[in-house]
Amino acid sequence: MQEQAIIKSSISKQIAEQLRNAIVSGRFKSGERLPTEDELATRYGVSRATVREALKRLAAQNLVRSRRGPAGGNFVNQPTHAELAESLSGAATLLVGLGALDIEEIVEARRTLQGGCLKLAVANASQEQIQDVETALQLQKDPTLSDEAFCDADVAFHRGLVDASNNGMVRFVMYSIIEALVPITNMVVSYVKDRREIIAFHEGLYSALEQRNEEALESALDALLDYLMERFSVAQAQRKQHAS
Amino acid sequence: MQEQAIIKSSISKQIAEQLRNAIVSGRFKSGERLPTEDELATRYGVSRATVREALKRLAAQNLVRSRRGPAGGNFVNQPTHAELAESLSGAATLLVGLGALDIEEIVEARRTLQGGCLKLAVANASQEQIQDVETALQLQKDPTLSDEAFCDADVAFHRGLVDASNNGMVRFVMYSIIEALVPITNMVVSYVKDRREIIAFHEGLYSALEQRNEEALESALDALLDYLMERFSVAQAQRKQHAS
DNA sequence: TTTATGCTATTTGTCTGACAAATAGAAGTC
DNA sequence: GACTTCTATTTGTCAGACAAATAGCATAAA
Repeated sequence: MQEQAIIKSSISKQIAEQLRNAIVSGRFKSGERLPTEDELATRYGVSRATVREALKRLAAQNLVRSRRGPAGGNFVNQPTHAELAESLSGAATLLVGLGALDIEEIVEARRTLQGGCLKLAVANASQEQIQDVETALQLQKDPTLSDEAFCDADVAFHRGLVDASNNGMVRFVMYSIIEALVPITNMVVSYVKDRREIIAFHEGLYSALEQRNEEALESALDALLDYLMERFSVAQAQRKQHAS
Repeated sequence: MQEQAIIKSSISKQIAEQLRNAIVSGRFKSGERLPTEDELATRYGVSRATVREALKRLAAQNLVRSRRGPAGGNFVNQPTHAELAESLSGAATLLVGLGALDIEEIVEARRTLQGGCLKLAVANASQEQIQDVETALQLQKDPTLSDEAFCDADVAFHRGLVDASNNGMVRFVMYSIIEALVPITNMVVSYVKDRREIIAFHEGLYSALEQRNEEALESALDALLDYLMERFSVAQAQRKQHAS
């Protein structure tokens, strides 16, 4: 008995779906203004509150942004790489936070996938991208950086490395791994000595990239991961001892 | 609860942030019920509509789900792997739809990252997981499948392959690539002959996995990608000719 | 006793109408 | 011309209401 597939999801969710499809399929172009909330409401035959809930769902995915005023409205938002990275990191930190992924797994993933990524980077990196990696490295050397700023610089450095692969999809997925690793760096970075060591590793990575030496790159990154893992387990042991 | 400096973003967004933090940091445990919307409203000193907009933002990220009725409410949702993969692949398909990623790039990404993934799979796959891959393959052989069902089976097969890596993070990342590749399969699958060829490739992949032969696995997947790419460009050329 | 039925309270889903806040553009003023 | 003021438009928020789902309980029927 195949009754006309009764739809069980809320109206606002369905509207969000429809709008999303319209955006993804290009019926609303990037940057374009959607109809006003009032008009969407009458068009779909629902109240403005319902339309707004749908729009907020899309806003949470960085698909639309809204402005008030006469020239305002809800606009299709071409997500920038930064925003995408943000939503990715949201998902990644969520996974780590909920304990669905453990650190060992993430490090293993990084080890597993870096090989191909670095190969691409060595093959495709432009001079400019190599330059970007270096500036990120220089920024990280500033000893006045706060821990948080140091971690940000760390992320920027690693992003630069995967940017050099010149492949948007690779970049997209590697970003999420980098973000997932941030908690480790956070834990390790507290001591000045650790900073120096990390920077030393990064210098190794940079020069290997500059010389387009793939093997050196891989082994340098492996070494960095070994180091992080070791420091991390030490820090974790200390924390456990403290807790008990 | 600490008073924040004057923030320029909407109240509903701020509330969404606060709730999100509360969830991620574990103040609300997974599966737990949040306070009712009315109570959240009075607690934050806002109207229920505002609270609801915040909750819908979280719902869009699969962080909460809601049920009606006495035992209902808004619950913290431990996102399943499937849901997470969905949100990731949602972002990926979005990127494809907006033209930020092209097919060549995605195929290259798959080629680039598969190596490490398959290495893990060969090393870690359990007998059960190998079995899962086979059942997925058998399912795909059913000639009565609709095109859509065939594509679903295709996705299931490839997911099984990366599941065998036994690494949640790798899985998470590779799922998004698999999803991003669906448009290709869709385009290629229309002909029965293509189905047979695809299944032949898959049989190669399966037997290579079963024998834990990494090289064979890689070359089989490479061949499949070559085949898909070729068929895809043919289909695209035809489509272009049709359009003109 | 067991099963079926209906009632009730609770909670989310949606609607309505209103006002506040931001702001682009026009109109007025110096 | 530069500045201020007004106005219209649009999103942001509010308050109160009703609809819809549903778990639990009480009641009736087998």
